[in-house]
Amino acid sequence: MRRPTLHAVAARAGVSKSSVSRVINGEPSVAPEIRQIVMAAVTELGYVPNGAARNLVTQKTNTIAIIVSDPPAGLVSDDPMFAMVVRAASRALEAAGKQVSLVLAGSDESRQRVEQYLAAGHVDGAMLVSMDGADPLPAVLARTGLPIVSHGRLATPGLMPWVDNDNLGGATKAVQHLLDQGRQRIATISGPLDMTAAQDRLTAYRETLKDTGRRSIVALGDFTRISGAEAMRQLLADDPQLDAVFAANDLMAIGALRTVREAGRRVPDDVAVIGFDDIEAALYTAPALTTVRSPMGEQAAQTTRLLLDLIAHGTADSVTLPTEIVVRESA
Amino acid sequence: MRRPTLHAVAARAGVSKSSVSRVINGEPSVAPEIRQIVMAAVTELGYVPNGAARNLVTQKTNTIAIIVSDPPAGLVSDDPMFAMVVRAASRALEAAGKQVSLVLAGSDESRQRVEQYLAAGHVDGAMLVSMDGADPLPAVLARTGLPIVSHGRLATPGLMPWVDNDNLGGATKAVQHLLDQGRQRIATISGPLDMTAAQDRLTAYRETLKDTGRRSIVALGDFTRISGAEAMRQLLADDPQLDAVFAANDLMAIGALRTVREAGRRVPDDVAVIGFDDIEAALYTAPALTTVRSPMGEQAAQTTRLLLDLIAHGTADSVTLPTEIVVRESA
DNA sequence: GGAGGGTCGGGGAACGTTCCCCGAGTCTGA
DNA sequence: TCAGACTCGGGGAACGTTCCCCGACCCTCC
Repeated sequence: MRRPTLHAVAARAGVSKSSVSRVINGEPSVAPEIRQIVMAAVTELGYVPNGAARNLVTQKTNTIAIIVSDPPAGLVSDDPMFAMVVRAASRALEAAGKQVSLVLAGSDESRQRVEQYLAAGHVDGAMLVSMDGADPLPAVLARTGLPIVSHGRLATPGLMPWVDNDNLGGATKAVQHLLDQGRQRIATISGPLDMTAAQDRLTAYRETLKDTGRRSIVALGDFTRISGAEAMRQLLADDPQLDAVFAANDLMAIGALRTVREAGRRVPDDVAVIGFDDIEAALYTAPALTTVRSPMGEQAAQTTRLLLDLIAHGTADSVTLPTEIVVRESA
Repeated sequence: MRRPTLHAVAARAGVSKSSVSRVINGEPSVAPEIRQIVMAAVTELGYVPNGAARNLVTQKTNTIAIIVSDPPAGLVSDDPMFAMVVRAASRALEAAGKQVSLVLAGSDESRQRVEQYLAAGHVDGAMLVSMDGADPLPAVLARTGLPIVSHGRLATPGLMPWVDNDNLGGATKAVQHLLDQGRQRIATISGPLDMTAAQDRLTAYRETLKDTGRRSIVALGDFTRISGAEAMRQLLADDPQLDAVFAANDLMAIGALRTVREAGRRVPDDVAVIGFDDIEAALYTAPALTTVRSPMGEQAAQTTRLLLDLIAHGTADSVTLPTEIVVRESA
């Protein structure tokens, strides 16, 4: 009933356990006939090496942790991103022969569990996803000495390598697109400003407008659809004459879209709306959402590569990926 | 530089390693003062028990695998579900003190890795997500003898316990809703028929219509938005007079919605559209999508509970969760 | 045919924990 | 005060691998 051990295979094949171990690990210095005998015994007994024993003696686990910040308050703000990123990163890791340990960092209590988990040697490295600036977790984890990289630039620089997309460039392109259309009063709906992506997108908006002598019109959102709708209501009340809005992500743009139409304005004729990220749902809206594409799958794959580099060579350089504008109907 | 061991803690505290082990594992039979001394040494040295060594000797890992079928061909059909289910299941597992190992089962080659992975004793149990009927994986994994449950009923009955939502009841409610509106020619867009959810939803559609003497009008989709749009085109061509359509999931309903409007028909006046699942994006469409809510978060939580029961007691009973209709604008 | 070098197999320690068993110490009750 | 019972600590085996080191065998070349 018990799983066969390496010892059992050796006995069955009539060789020593060293030989079996060598065959299992594919070492070249083993006679072909011995290899064959061992393999026969392995399949016959259905032998699979015990992972824990292996991890214990080799001091490595072949496992990578994906650590996702999980807002406690039922916020589903970044669910489209969650799916894309986790899926793409998992694919890349499995292709590299690594196992994936998914860790949700929610409450403070769970944060401590994360630290313990990494310190217990369960993983060879970790990837941080969507950490906000106020989160102490990156700093804590960086201190463990384990190889860690971040998907998205962190508020505190220098803690670890990261892969980010070009938020500044993307937001600049978005605002420039509105300017090119001759829009006069261009507002923005910002994301939560403790996240670097939101900061960068707001900064680029301001800088791009400043060059044209226009003034900034800013409403604050939190990257959720609801907050986008609410911010848009406020913007329309504050400045009824605005003719364009740049939302810092698609979810808020989708919320804004509905508010604009409920206010009786046409999109894009009266008010142009442009988003950021190019999530799947941006295709479903009416009118279809013009947006800036964040290459999230590519970003996740690159983050994975960065981590594997860091583990292999002890060093890795941060990367910024280009973004491009996707013109549809809303702007 | 090396992590401190239990031995080091014992030496530091001036007690035996047995005592340290007992303190670490919270056994009651240890003197308070000893406990205090040990804890002081633990924090002083920053000791964290080595996971591999622990797993090796206890023969358990405290880890659960979430195995998600991952279609190779860039299909993102069930991404909204992926995020909901993985997130909800992870939350429930972490709340129970379990670690989560995320496994993507894509190519045939990766399937073999999954089997090896489970056999290697890396996990105490596993949860299968969104397996289609043609997939041999459930049968293979069931043979490992490990506790496994399925999120969603499997095509092959009896392999393992499952948690599903009431697809028959939900689809019946959807079609009944269309009948109540006085719709005369009600079509359906089915999902891939190797999935039990798609089968059930189609069966319920047929049964419900049969009672009214109406004939079935069926087009085949594959649960993607694109396939829904295409199926709708075909339906309109085949039967220009149809006045309602029940899509087997929201993604296809969203695709159908657009096709209907592009064909110059009004929704819901000319053609009513109803979906299934109530994904987030169903809120964004114009008109907002009427649908049947699948309690996916609840389903994931129940599946987790089922698995933990199975591990603890060696037996667990399958569960069917109720569904409810969500009436919005499209039907 | 024999010696030397190279190749491959065998034995055993080590990884860091848990848990069993035994011994010692303490406290209570007579 | 002493015996008995119970409680708590110490030593060591075991979990299943990997990997090091040594020994033996075979082959080749002189």
